[in-house]
Amino acid sequence: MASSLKLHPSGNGLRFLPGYFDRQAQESLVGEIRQAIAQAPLFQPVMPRTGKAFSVRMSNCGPLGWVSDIDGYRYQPHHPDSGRTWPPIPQRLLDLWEDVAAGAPEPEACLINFYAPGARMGLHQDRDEEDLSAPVVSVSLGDTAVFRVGGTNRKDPTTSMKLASGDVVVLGGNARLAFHGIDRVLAGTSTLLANGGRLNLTLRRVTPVRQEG
DNA sequence: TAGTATCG
DNA sequence: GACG
Repeated sequence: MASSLKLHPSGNGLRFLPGYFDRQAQESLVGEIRQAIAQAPLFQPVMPRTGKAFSVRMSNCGPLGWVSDIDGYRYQPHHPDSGRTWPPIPQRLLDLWEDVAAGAPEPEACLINFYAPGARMGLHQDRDEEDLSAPVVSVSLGDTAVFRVGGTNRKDPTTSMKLASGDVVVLGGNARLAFHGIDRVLAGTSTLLANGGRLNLTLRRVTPVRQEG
């Protein structure tokens, strides 16, 4: 009981899969993400309206990528700096999606968040997707993060949990629109990334499925 | 308010 | 000084 996840307040829509990827798989993923970042360099997102910089740097792979700039949040097919299309989502992540989001249409975006030591992410909802029926699937790589999750109202109570390298979190069902964020990254807790920090990969379906016909 | 500083 |  001591180590089990309390279901309140996110209900049974939050699934925590600790140790989903073993070390070897994590190393492969890091290599694949490094390749993606070589093609689509990390960019510096800023808050809409205020232009204040995020402490997290981002890139994407997949047909669509999430960006934030002075004009707002949106998904777009091109890197904001280079104008190039995003690189493909690694097969290993498509396999993960098939495993934990079976039945959902294929993911269109994989947001790559890089947390250098000291970077954080405030409490927020993932709600820029047109199709909110598919879950959001998150992979943690590198240093352990202190993750905070609440309910669908910003004022709802929150709980925190540590996300270690290789852990997977699925936000689906009544947790699909749960507020969540990263309070801090615990330096020196992983040897996966040579220079420390944390990579977080989140797979999302963005557009509704269009039926053939 | 997907930020950050500050405060209790 | 850590935490929320």
